[in-house]
Amino acid sequence: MDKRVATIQDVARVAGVSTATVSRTLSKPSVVAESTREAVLNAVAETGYRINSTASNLRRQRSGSVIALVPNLANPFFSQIMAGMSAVLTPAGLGLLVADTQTGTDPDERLSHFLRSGQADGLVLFDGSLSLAALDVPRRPPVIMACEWMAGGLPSVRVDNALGAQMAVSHLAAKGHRAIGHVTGPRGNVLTETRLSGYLRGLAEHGLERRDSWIFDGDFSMDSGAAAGKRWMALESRPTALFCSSDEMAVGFMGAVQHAGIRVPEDLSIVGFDNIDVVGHLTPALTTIRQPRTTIGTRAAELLLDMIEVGSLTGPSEVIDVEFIPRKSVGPPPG
Amino acid sequence: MDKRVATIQDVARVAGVSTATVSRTLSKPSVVAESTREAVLNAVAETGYRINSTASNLRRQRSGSVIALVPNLANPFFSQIMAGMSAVLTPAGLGLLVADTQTGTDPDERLSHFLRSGQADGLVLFDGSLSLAALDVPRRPPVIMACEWMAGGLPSVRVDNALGAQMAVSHLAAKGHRAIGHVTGPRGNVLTETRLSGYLRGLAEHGLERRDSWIFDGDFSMDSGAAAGKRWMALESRPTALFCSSDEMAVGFMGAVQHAGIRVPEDLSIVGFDNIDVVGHLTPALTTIRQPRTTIGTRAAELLLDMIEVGSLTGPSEVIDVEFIPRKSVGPPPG
DNA sequence: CTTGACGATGTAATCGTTTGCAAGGAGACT
DNA sequence: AGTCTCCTTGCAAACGATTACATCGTCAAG
Repeated sequence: MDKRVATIQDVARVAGVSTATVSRTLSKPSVVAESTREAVLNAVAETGYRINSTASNLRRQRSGSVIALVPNLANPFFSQIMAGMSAVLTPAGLGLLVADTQTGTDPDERLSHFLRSGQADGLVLFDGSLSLAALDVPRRPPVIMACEWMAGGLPSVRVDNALGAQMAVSHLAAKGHRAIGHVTGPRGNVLTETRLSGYLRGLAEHGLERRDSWIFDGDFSMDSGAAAGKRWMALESRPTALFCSSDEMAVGFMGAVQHAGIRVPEDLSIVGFDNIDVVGHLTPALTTIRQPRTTIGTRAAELLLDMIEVGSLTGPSEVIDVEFIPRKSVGPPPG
Repeated sequence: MDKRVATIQDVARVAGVSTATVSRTLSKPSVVAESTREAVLNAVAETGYRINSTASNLRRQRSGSVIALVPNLANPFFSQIMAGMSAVLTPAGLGLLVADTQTGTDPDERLSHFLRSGQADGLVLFDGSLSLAALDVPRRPPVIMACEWMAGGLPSVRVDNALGAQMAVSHLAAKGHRAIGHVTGPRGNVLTETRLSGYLRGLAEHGLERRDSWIFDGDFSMDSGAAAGKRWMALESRPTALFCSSDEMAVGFMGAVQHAGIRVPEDLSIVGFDNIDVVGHLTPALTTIRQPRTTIGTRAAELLLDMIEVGSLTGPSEVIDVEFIPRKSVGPPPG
């Protein structure tokens, strides 16, 4: 029977009012008289009317969605953050668009593209390696960073990464380790650098030796952790404990050394960072620094909503507490 | 200097042509004369004009995005599929909206909502537990299912789950196992049921005993796998091998029994399903059935694009091959 | 020279809402 | 009774693009 989908005109006709009244009934019910309101709502029910968000967005000069721009969509680390964001955005009537900076050629260009495209009322940026210049587009929507951050005053939601790293080192030191190594993320990454500096600060704090051969380059991936594990085994003088800059690398590292017969934590202690879901089920369960991902998502979304609401390009940042999660992958040094 | 963002009108004025010509230059360049085309493109560059997709979408009666509707956004299983979808949708000029069926009250209602909302030109549905009735909305966009599926002719992209399960059992049988258990997903779920039936078929094929106490209820999560592991340990007569309906449960199961001192694969062999990233780095690395997630994402997106293009609510389905991945979690039965 | 076809461009309606402005009506107050 | 407020509602102009249709040359064929 319904050839076309009902428009606000149809509702107006059925209810015997103007489209303006229908629109007001739906957006600001308080301003219309009770009786008309009722008539309109009946007409809405009768026609099965659903508001056309595209038209609404055009008129209101907004887009109705927020973009989450991550370095790599395939990275499962972000899924829980997305869930947190969605939990905030959905009730606010905003959709969640996802995109990554790896697709296409130039990541900066991709960010600029989304900012000019008008496809989003706000953007949550998870990639701190982009340039500030990419943000310099006329009439851009508000942007907030999450997890990573950049110099330049963009608001952000993150944890105190250096502190987390320091906590990891302190725990290892407290267990008696004097030779503590580190597996880094990709050089230049802000998480890599702050966790590295936290690690170094931890060493200094406990008067421990810093040896460059005990610092292994990684890229946050499991494979890079496994590669670091192999390099660790090739060392003549090995650290007895390792702080890995991500759980993924810790998993890879631990897998690689275990496959070679090394026992964790008897022969080697390992601490990770992030507390991704799987690490509690490993053997041994991994001691790590928890980063509350859901909270990061919800807070980033909330702060962004505030900025959108007041139409401001700046806003407050937030630092969320990390939490030390002791499990079974740390023991006293061997011998 | 730029107070407002440039519109097509501004470009038309600068280029000295009508808006129609500007529009045509941008969408169907072949129909405009070379000289005008050039003038228009210059004007575009000069004004910094970006097409307003909301206006364009309104006029063209489309939305410019596709929704991925998953049971739970926090589930990292989907991230790689999303990446596959995004890789196809982005070049096609479509955005990827994500949402889950858990938020809010009624999952069916949520699906209907998105279908009527006009927010998407198409929808990829990952939740097979919804009712067909929820799809019965006037003028709905095309829908394709991925991973899961439902009776009722909705096109889908999936793997042969029963076959995968059967491969797992066959491999265990070939290693000499006669007592093979199973950890299921949530009852009623189509993946649960087909993998279960594949498991049973595998048992029958090799003349193996089927014992109800060897079938453990799970829900695909790691915790449920761990719980199943505990129940396995409490058994007096234990199966010597387990096929878990998901890698996550296999991880949980293996962790639980290992923490209790059981050795894998010496005391117990385990096979999972999915081949999630982490399982190759476990100790022992997990033998599993691979489900090509990126391919599932790209194919689902491609088939959906086809449906959108021709405006059809139906289309072909596709079954993607599973792959057996032998690793180290399977050995001969003990004794 | 006339006619027809074709290629390139402009005119203007249209997509479905929202909202500033104005107007009508009902009380309230003087 | 007159005037001043509110409270409701309608009118009509946006929002910024796309596209059916009309128009205007130009050129080739008859």
